[in-house]
Amino acid sequence: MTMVTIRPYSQALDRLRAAGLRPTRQRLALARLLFDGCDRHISAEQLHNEAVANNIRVSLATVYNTLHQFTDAGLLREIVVDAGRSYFDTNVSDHHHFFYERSGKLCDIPAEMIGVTKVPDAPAGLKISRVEVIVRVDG
Amino acid sequence: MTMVTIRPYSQALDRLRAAGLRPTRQRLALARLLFDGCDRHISAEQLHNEAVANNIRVSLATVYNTLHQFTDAGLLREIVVDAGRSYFDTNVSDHHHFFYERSGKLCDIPAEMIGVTKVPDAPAGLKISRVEVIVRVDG
DNA sequence: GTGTTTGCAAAGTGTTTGCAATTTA
DNA sequence: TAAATTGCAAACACTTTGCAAACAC
Repeated sequence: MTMVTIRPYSQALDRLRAAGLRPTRQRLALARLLFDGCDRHISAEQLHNEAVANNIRVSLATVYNTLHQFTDAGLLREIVVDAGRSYFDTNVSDHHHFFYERSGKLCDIPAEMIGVTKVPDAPAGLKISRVEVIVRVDG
Repeated sequence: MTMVTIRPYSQALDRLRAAGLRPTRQRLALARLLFDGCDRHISAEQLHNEAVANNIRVSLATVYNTLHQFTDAGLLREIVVDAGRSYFDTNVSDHHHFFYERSGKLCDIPAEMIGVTKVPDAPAGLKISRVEVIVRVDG
């Protein structure tokens, strides 16, 4: 391997490949918005607005589809804190959240900053899929 | 205390009084459904169905209003685990929840069965209003 | 080419609102 | 009777769906 080829979208492309999702124009563009940069908590509507602002032609329906496909593929995690609004978290590693009730904003809390002890076993051989801690802040 | 007077509605009535809510027919009936019996997690629609099944004439709008008034008064706690559906918990004391993702059911976990340590301070003088632990069970 | 993905607009879900009629104190 | 509460139906916000056209491999 002697030459370095310029590969825009590469991170996004790799993620789609790894997830077995066809790298369509829309998925690539959305993946770039989501994953090129720092971790974020974003709603479907926010992402759609951002796409439009970046001259990416994509429908809201496709944004919803894509967010769910990414979530199913483990690229995103869905967070529900508020009735009637879903956020998607680009950070899928083990961590928790502050939720600012007034503004509706979310903020990560690294896993190691909260200790959860003595979680009871799931009843009847069921498996615990996640232990979620939400620290609700009144501001 | 020599005689035991039969006082239907009394628990519900007392709760409404304590909360400063006028004991209307609808509120009394809903309070009885909610508070006479064991603790429960119930949605607006479920409560409305239950009311109708018990020949209580009350509109869905009033059920929503009432649930929110009760929540504001501290008689209920709202729990959001699922996008687009709110549950109301008649147990307002400190505790946590199992959430069965497949069936959508909630189940209490007593506060003392889960230890949460080292919760980081809320930023900038904000107050933590609640630390919520949801143990998501895949069944 | 063939199966997948997209966009649109329509339908769906859960919740809230405006307002006249009713009820409570 | 004055103020609070209710019911209805319409409005709402967010999300999903059906299907024809466009696209990826």
